[in-house]
Amino acid sequence: MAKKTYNIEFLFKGLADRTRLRLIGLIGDSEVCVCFLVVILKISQPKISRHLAYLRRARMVTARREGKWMHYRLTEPPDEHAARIFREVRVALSEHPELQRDREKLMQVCCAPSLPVQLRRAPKPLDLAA
Amino acid sequence: MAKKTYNIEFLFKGLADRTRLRLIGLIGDSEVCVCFLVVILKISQPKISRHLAYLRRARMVTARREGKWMHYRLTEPPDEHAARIFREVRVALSEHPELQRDREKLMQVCCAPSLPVQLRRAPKPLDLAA
DNA sequence: GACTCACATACGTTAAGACGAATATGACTT
DNA sequence: AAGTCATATTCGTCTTAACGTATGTGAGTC
Repeated sequence: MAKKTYNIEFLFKGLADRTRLRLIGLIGDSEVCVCFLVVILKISQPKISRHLAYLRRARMVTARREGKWMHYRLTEPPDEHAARIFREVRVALSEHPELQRDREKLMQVCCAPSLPVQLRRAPKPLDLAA
Repeated sequence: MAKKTYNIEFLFKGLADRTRLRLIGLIGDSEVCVCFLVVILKISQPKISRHLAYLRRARMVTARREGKWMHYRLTEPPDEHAARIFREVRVALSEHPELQRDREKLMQVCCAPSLPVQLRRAPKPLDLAA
């Protein structure tokens, strides 16, 4: 179901930014709330939001609303080739040491008995792989 | 043989430009002289050269000198993941309609009985797949 | 050695991207 | 309905990247 309008150049532009790569790596096979991304990456909320919007436009993530919270998960870009490339990218990022640290931190924070104040009521990340 | 220093972000920055994607697509499985790239893509020589330098730095192409001429071919980036991604990119580009036209044009020009003036003495592209 | 030729690089300008700060939206809470 | 909370968007600024033009380099040719 490859969409004609999807431009592969757009995929790479989306990937050509450190913050967005960290977001993709951190979301991984989960569905993560924005507030967690902000806390884990220690990046300002507007900046996170902007980059998520970029990734949404490039069809690399989808968003789901749950009350006040927004959850993001990775998705397959509409173009077949883009999807294949994106799968390889996900593998690469999942094995990237620096991004693994982000991911470990997410695990630690969300599994810890006491959450940081900002995340008290936030819905925890959902592991889609499990 | 993955080099520690190779940054995957650099790969994507390299791919996030239309001209560079066209160059990669046009070179494909051949070894192509700069002068052909200039003529086929109808892009100024300095611009082509700059982008080739970029691709060289990102370890996506290598250059070989033959007298006055420089030949470029695609190469595997040093990082294992980058190499896997790059292979997928090559497949994607080889099936991209717009880039296929570039490639067809290269075939036509270099196989034609009379070459354009600028390419009279130039060494013809070498098909590495054959 | 002077002159082409093919290509690379340097320089100044312009266009695109990313940013912080401020503000808007939209959903719940009281 | 006013307030609060989570997230999105807007705005002006700053940084980065792409460009055309001019020039440099290094290998032939005369």
